[in-house]
Amino acid sequence: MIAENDGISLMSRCAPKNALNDFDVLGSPLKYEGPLDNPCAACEVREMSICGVLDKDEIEEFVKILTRQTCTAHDPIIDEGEPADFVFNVTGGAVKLFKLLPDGRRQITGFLFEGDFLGIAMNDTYSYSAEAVGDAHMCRFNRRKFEALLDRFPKLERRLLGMASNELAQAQDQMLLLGRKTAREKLCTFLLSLSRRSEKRGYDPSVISVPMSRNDIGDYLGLTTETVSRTFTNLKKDGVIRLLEGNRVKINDAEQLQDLAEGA
Amino acid sequence: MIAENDGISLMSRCAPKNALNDFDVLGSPLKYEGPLDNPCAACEVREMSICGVLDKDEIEEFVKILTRQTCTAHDPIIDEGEPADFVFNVTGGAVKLFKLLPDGRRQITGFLFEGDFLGIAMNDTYSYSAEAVGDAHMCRFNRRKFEALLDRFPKLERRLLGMASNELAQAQDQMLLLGRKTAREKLCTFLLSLSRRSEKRGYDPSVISVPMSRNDIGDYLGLTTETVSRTFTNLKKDGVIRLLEGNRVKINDAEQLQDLAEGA
DNA sequence: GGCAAACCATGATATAGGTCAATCTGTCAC
DNA sequence: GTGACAGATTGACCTATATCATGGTTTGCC
Repeated sequence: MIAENDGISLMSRCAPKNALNDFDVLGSPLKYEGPLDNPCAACEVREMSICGVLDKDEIEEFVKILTRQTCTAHDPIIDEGEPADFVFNVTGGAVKLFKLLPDGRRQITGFLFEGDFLGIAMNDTYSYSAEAVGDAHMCRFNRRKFEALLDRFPKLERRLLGMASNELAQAQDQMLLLGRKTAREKLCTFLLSLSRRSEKRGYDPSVISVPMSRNDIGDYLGLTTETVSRTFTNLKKDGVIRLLEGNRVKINDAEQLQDLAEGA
Repeated sequence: MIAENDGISLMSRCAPKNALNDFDVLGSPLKYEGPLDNPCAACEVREMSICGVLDKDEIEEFVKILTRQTCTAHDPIIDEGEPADFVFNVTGGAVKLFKLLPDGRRQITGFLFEGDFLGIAMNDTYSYSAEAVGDAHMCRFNRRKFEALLDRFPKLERRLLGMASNELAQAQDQMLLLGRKTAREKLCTFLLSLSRRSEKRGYDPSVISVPMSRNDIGDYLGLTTETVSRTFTNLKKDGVIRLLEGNRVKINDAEQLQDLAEGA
């Protein structure tokens, strides 16, 4: 009744062996006794997530229809064209969304991080694919049940509309980038957006983690791996950034980066 | 009480002299006597618009907060960065949405036609600008009052979410186009989307109207005017399309166009 | 600790599409 | 009908980025 399995098609894709153990407490040793024991209560990204608008009682309803899962790098999460039976909330790690052309050309349309919701643009079938970048944790919802909750909790729907609105604005920024910016401007814009995201979550905006590969960055910015690599090198040479251990990047001058990002 | 003017900043921009006369009947000679006399009753795009979900009584509420306006080519409708005080519903003609870089480079993020809603991605300020392509007619709403109606009519909000979802999917398609398609694929995709739109509205999908300039098309597809022009010529040479009078294009083989659009 | 498989960097070269420039066409005002 | 102006087309040339090729570096696995 508490943890329900609403289908297995995704489990088989996305490594069930990696299912978060801390969720098992809901089903076995510990009985579910109230909001304080539910996984959402301890969830660090709840406030910035779609579920942030819900109060304790509502979260209890929410947790009933949720399954937690973990994916490792390259695990497919959803496949373009498949029936859109699930929606997700990313609770940790990073996820990439992408579309493919018949000949294999790929466009990454977005990266999702903790707190991001996957499934706003839901038709009958998924209109894009999603894969974990590194390890990624997420809450999965049966879409039908999720939509039923939307009906019951209008503020959830309002929140979703707000998120959709934000994503649309972001998408328009990305169109400007893809259509009109140079390679250098593209990369600076990308780094800047990672930096701002870091800042919003309370981290140092001048040292950012860049968990995705050069190839992924290229497919996100409409560039090749080689151009991304060369452009990183150039920015480094020009003293704009410094490459640190562990896929981290030090931004030396955020204002300069901002100017470079807009060709100003 | 019926036609209220909720601000003039836009009127001054968007040629008040062009205000639709058929709206004046509401304010003077004919008294407003019920839904059948309101402009929405005769509106041909209502069914496909956001207002299509409303019943007669609800439409009456809707019409109370609406102002009709007409813009001619290049009339600015909204300006990026300005307070987002209004939302719009396009009832005729075409509107382009765009973003600018400091040096003037422009990316058109979308074209709106009859039935399309402008203002889903609304923050405190507009995140893009909008201009009429040719003559365009629209219903304008004070945003605050519009949002109040959203609260009263949940189905309106649901509809808006659905529209946002569609737009997001479209935006992702456009990112694939901008980031990964060739000039020829871009133009074919564009023509195809115009064709499908025509078909949806009950017109012949094989003869489409292309009201926007080569320059606008270029700024939409991430190309220059010259490349758009050359690519049109090539498609013509290859017998894919034929250019007709009055900015119309004949599509000779829709299936071929579809293949060309995806590089298949 | 060493091997394999990704991933990353960099050099040489190619090319799609941009830039610059000239001409053509259509439209509207008068 | 004519002049003027905006938009479209076409050509010649250029350049930013792609492509191809090689070697280096990291990561993970036994």
